[in-house]
Amino acid sequence: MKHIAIKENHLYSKAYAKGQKFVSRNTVVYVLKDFKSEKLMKANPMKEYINRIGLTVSKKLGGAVVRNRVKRILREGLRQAESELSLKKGYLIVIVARASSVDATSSHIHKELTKAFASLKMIKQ
RNA sequence: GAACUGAACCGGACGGUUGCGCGGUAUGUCGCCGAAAGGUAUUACCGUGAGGAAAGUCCGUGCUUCACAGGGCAGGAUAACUGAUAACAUCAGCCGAGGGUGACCUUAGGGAAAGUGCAACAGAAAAUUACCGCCAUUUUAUGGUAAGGAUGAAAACGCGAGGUAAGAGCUCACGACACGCUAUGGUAACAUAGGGUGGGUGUAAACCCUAUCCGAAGCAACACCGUAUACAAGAACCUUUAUUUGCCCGAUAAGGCUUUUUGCCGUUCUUGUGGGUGGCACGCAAUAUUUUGCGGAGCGUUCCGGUGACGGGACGCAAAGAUAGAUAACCGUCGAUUACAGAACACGGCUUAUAGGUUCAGUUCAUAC
RNA sequence: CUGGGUAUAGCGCAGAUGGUAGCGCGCUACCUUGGGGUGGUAGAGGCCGUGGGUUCAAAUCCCGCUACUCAGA
Repeated sequence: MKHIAIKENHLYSKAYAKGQKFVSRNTVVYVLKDFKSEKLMKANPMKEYINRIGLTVSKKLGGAVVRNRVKRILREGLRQAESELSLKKGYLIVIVARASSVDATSSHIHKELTKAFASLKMIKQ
């Protein structure tokens, strides 16, 4: 499942302000309903709803190498979580890395994201 | 064996499963666009996929756009000499200076008799110096004097002899320094030797002078496609058209701040912005879209020339090109406890960061032969 | 990506062409008051971000780093 990245800065600020939040040791997850998902569905040739993903890794965590590594680990954890769970579609998901995630592995992220999606009621019944 | 010096290189390796970017080939019935041709999503396979510094952005180039008769001023950069190079503030060799027992290392290293400025405190005096002292005259002032004194980072070359009223490179011998001359060596900077001349210090990373060089801005450059139903700013009109809540100040009017908003949305005008592709990973030209030719400061191996930087020839390879930004996760074995660190148009240097390891050349000391 | 600026006492800032570093607020002690505030007197506190260089001498001049910050497209 491919992701479409969130590019617009105002969408991030909307997610922080309005979205539902779940804080864990390495990450903070924000989820918000995507009102533009219908347009995106029409644009998408497969005609499916899609979750848009945004990863936030601030400069405080380290240089470019450290930040790239954190992003890869987040992406891998998200991939594992998505392949196991069946998530609801049509949402904006913003994942913010916290300072301790520099030392984390993808299995940690995978567990945390599973918890986070469960408590945010993102799993299809 | 110990302690060092210099140079070069590596910067985890191999295997398995899953996953990502780009390129190519095939698929593309079912899905999407289209009248069709076709395109595309998808899927499969193959190839390929970060560094020695990719970093800092300190220099120099290519490339792009703009400007441009010629000359000068201003401004900036560089600074022994010879060479290398596309060019440089880089590099090599060499000279001078400084450091080290030595291998070797460091060096912004032109000019202070072109001019100006500055040299705190101390000291008589910080550049044409006379306070004490010494000497002469006359007498309590003038002149001569750098041998001696104290200060300071720095006080007019050192020492001996002659000389003198007292003294002084004033004169002489020896030595140190500076600048010409001659000879020898070297392309040259310069070195050595001989002989001559000279005597106001430091500072030019103070202004400055001399010589040489320099048009400006940058890939968010720039080129092409697209060009209004969008957005931003400003102005005018209108006044509830969208919404309409709170706080502060105020006599009122006007106003200010904040909140809500995947927000905003009365009309007109003006100005600006935006999307995509190329640039960009080999390019250009010719052509029967496949081949040929040319080019590239490209990489590797090797040969030749050169002390060396480097140059020339042959063969082979040319394969990151993303665009919120691709290299990851897990397991096994070895090794080790893994450092500094991520391309964003490209290249040559410099500077800075860097765990651990390998190789080569050499020095000193000790011992043995 | 490009081009600037700043770093000095706990805080906010001076220090123009090199010569031993100051101001305001704050802090400490004392005086004044019945007590506090105000006022007065005295005092402490600095390797001038960091590493080199030039110079007799560097916060100042030159070069390299670090951190913060501003502007442009």
